[in-house]
Amino acid sequence: MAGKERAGRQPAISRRTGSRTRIVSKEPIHEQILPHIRRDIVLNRWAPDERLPEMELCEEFGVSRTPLRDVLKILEVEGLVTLVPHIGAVVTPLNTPDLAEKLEAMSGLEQISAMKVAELQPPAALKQIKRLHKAMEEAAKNGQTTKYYALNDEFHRAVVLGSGNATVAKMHETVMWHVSRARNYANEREPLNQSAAEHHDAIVDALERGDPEGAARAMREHLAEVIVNVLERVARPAARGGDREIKDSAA
Amino acid sequence: MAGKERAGRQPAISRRTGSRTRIVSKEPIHEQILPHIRRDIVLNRWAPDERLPEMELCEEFGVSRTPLRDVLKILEVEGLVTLVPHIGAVVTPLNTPDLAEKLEAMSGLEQISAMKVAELQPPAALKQIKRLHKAMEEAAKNGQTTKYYALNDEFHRAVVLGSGNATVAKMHETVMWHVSRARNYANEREPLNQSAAEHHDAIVDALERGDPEGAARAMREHLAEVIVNVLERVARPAARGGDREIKDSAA
DNA sequence: TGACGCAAATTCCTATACAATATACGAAAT
DNA sequence: ATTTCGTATATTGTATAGGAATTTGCGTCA
Repeated sequence: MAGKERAGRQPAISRRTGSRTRIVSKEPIHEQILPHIRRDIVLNRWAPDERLPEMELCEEFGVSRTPLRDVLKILEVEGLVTLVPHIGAVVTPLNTPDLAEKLEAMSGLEQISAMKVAELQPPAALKQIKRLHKAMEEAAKNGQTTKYYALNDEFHRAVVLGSGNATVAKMHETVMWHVSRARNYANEREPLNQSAAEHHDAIVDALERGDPEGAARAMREHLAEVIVNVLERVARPAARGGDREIKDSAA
Repeated sequence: MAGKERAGRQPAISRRTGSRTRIVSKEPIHEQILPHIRRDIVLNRWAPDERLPEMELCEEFGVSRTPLRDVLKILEVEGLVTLVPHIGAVVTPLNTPDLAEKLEAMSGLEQISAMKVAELQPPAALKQIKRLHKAMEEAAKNGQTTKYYALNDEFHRAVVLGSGNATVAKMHETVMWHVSRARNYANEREPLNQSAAEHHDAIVDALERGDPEGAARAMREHLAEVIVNVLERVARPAARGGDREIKDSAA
């Protein structure tokens, strides 16, 4: 026992974020640090293509290599990280075709969710969706853009959760991490315009009317517009969001 | 070093399957054994609720705990395995609500894929889909049920891959592992009947016609019928497939 | 029969070691 | 000066040992 360091667990402290997140729960360590590292990637605190050195992360969170490598493995399955043999974990590069693919998947998942909500019309979910819709209108009218964005995310998530399908919800959550990462990278936000408002109206109408195909179509048309905006702002040199730009292809 | 066992890697031999799968590639060990263990679970060689003892699997594949635990972590993200602290890896239990959810997700992913194929009409994919469709008709006419099942799986996979969206394809692949596991558990197979044939016709027609909404609807109606069959055969005591039955709820 | 408690087994994590590979750096050649 | 090459260093992949925490099994006792 000549170890110079004591073996006890240190509190997990993120050097990168500065936040002190003392860990007291008894859940496995990798489950505790996973959300932190994932969040750092989605927020671009680790940039695309950047390497994640094991030892640095071990020190940052005060854990050994074993649970840390667990986290990196999980992040690889989620696609946020790429594990290259003998190089290690690299933040998955951003590129336009992949992003387009993810947006399309997101749209598809929200469409089938909307269809299901319109079909089942679960009262609690409908109520929640209508509440968020109204709050969004209010925020838009008052020019509260930040609040609007948050509500908009909640609105879409509420539709997905409202379908009651945890499998679809999990898929949606995962793909949303990718989309959020790209939008954060380019400082892109949901447009706050007349067209979006009309689309939201149409979606809510179809859900209340119990019109599955109409709900799916309304969601599809809404997201088609969103996708165009995201790809415009993320793939091309941003007008005001700095000079960030992602590669056009990975092939 | 007083280790009584030699440290060199043994060839990976599956005791459970009896198949000798010598591993020579230089890709990481966990990538090599992952497909084997996953396959064993999908084929119910490890039954639902059964524990996967680490040491036993280590010996089976001739690897140490480190890469084996990597595999179990990945399988947990995929949902085929549940990792319980201090108990370890357990094959995820089967239950009707979860299965219904997965079938619904599968249907949704195939719908949006069909929509995309009808929209883009990629020549290679269309050709492949038509080829498989014809081969299925042929197999059905000749009563080649096993061949029919294989072709049917390929048909659905071809539609998903034809959409050209790798993200959706990956989601579909993952959810299909779950569906296959349940069907294998209950010896359930795609019905080979008139209704399914008509649905397949309608799907191919819509794809060739370039009718996205029609393709989605045809796929939806087809899968609605499949889902009813699967749930009937899997959730209830099987008529001829033995006396297997899965729990009705996990809650 | 049922409840309790101890012992054994298993897992989670730490720590360490070594092999395989990548990266960095400097020397040699052009 | 630039490029090429080879060596030294750093990092990762895997193996392994051991302690802490927890579950599981078994035996005892009421």
